[in-house]
Amino acid sequence: MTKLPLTDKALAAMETEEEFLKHYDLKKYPAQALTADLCIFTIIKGELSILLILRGGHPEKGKWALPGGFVNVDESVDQTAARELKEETGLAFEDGYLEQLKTYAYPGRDPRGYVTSVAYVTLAPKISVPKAGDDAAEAQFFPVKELNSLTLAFDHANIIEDGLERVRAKIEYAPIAPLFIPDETFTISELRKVYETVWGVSLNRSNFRRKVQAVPDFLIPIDRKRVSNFDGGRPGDLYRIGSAQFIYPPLRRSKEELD
Amino acid sequence: MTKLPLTDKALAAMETEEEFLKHYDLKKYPAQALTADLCIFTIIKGELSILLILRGGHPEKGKWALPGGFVNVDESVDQTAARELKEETGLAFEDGYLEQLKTYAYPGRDPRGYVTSVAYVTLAPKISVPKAGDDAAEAQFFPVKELNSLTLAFDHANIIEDGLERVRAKIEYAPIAPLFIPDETFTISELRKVYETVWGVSLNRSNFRRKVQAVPDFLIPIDRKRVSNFDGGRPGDLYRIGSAQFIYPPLRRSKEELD
DNA sequence: ACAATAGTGTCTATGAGACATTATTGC
DNA sequence: GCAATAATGTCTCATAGACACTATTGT
Repeated sequence: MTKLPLTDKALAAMETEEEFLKHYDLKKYPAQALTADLCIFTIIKGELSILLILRGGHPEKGKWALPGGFVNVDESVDQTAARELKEETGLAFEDGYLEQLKTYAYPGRDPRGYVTSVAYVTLAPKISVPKAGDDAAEAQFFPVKELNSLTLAFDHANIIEDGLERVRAKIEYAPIAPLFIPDETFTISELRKVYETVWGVSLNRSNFRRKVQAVPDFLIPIDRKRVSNFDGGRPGDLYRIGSAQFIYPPLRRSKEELD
Repeated sequence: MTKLPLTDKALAAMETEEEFLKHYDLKKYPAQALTADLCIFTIIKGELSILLILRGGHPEKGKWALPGGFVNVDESVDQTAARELKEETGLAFEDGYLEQLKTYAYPGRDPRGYVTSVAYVTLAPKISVPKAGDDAAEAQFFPVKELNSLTLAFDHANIIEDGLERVRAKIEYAPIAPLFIPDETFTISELRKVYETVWGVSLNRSNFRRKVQAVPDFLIPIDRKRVSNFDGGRPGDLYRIGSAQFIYPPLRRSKEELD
C-alpha cells in the first residue's frame, strides 16, 4: 500500500471514500500518543487518600505519579482506564464508578512528545493493597492533605486538584459515596463520615439522616444492626445501597465550601 | 538522530533523562491524531440551535458535522478549540464560555485511523453569520429539535447529546445564560426566556425574578428600561451581568427534567 | 451509673410554587 | 379604554439548620 504525497485538498476531493483512505496516512502528522491516568480515591483512617506510583523509569524518574498507561489502538480510552484500574488495584470495574474527568493536551507536558492524557476518577470500595506494576517501583495511598510535600510527575498535581473537586461535587447528587465504604452494608453514621471526610466539614447528624432517608431508593434498610461499636454506644441500623440514580434533592455543601 | 530498537524496559532504565529521550521515538506507536470539536449553541427565533458544517470532503462527505479540526503540535487543545471558534464564527473567545465537554476515543470512530476528539461547548453571544471554511462547503445553525432528521458525521450525534445536557445543567449554577443574549443589557424576562428555551419548559415569571435577584452580584440594575416592546406592554428594567461566579442557590430544573 | 453513639421529634428560618394585584407601555 | 407585558406582594408548602430528648450499647 503506497502512500502518495497528496495535499489535504486533493485528498478530500477524492471521489470515493475508499480511494481517499487508500492515499491517507495519519503518520504524516507529528507523532502523538494518548494515555489514560487515574485518580483512585479511597478513605484510609478517616483521611481522603489517592493512589500514587513512584516512577521507576524515565521520564520523571523518582517522582510520584498517577497510575495510568498508553491507550492501545484496539481499545477505547475508557477500556484503558478500566484495564489500568484492574492492573494497579486488582479491582474489577463492574458496577463501580469510573468517570472521565478531563483531558490534558498541550505542548511540553511530557518530554517524550505530544502526549495527551485523559484523566479518570474512581472510588476504591475496598482498601486494596496495591502491588507494584511493570514500570512502577512502588505504589502507595497518600492522604490528599499531604500531597504538597510530594514532588509529583508531569502536571499530575493539577489533575488531582480537578479530580478532588469532581468527587466533592459529584457526591452531592450521585449515590456514589457508599463506594468508599468497604462493606456491602453500612450505617447512616458511616455514610455521614464519608461526606465529612470528603468535604472536610462536620455535618449535623439528624439533619443528614433526615435528608438521605428522604431520597427514594437511595438507602435500603436491612433488618440488622452493626454488631458492635469499638467503644460503646448504640449500634446503628444497617442499610445497603438502593437503585436510585440521583440524590434529589442534592446534599449540598454550604455556600462557603464552593468558591 | 538515530533511533535504536530498544525495548521499553531498557529505555526506562536509562541513567539520565537526556539519554532516554535520545533513544525514544513516539512514532513506534500506532499513529494517532487529536482533534477539537465544538458544540456552538445559540438561540435563534426562540429555538436552541447548534452550528453544523456540511462536510465537503472525505471522510463522511455530505454529512453534517460539528466544526472542529486537528490540534497542531505547537498548541494546546484548548487553543485549537478557541482557534476553530474564531475561524468558524469570527467570534473571539475572550471573556466568553468555552468549556471542555468530554473526550471521545475508541477504535472505529473515524475511518482515517485512531482519531481522538476532544469536544467543547460554547455559547454564541451574537447570532453571527457563519462563513464557509476550508473544507466546509456550508455552515448553518440547526434547531436541536430538528437534528434527528439530519445525517450526522462520525459520532457527533452522541457528542451533541452530551453537550446539550452539559449546557442545561451548567446554567443552573453558572451565570452563563446571559451569553445567549446579543445585547450587553437585558431584562429579566429576556433572561427567563433563555432558561425556558434551553430547558424546554415554562417558568413562573415572578418566582424566577425573585430567585435571580436574590443572587448577589449576578444581575446589576441599569438605570434604563427597554425602549419598546414590539406590541405594547410595560418595558422591563434593564440589567447587565455582574461579577458573581456562581448562582447560589442554583436555579434548579424540577425533578422531572432530570431523568 | 456513665460515656458514647444512634434514633426521633420540634421549632424556626429560608426557599420555592402558585397566584393575585398594581404599574406602564402601544394601539 | 384595552391588550400586553412588567413589577410587586402574599399565602402556603417544602426543605434546611439548630438543638433537645430518648434509646441502646460497652465499660
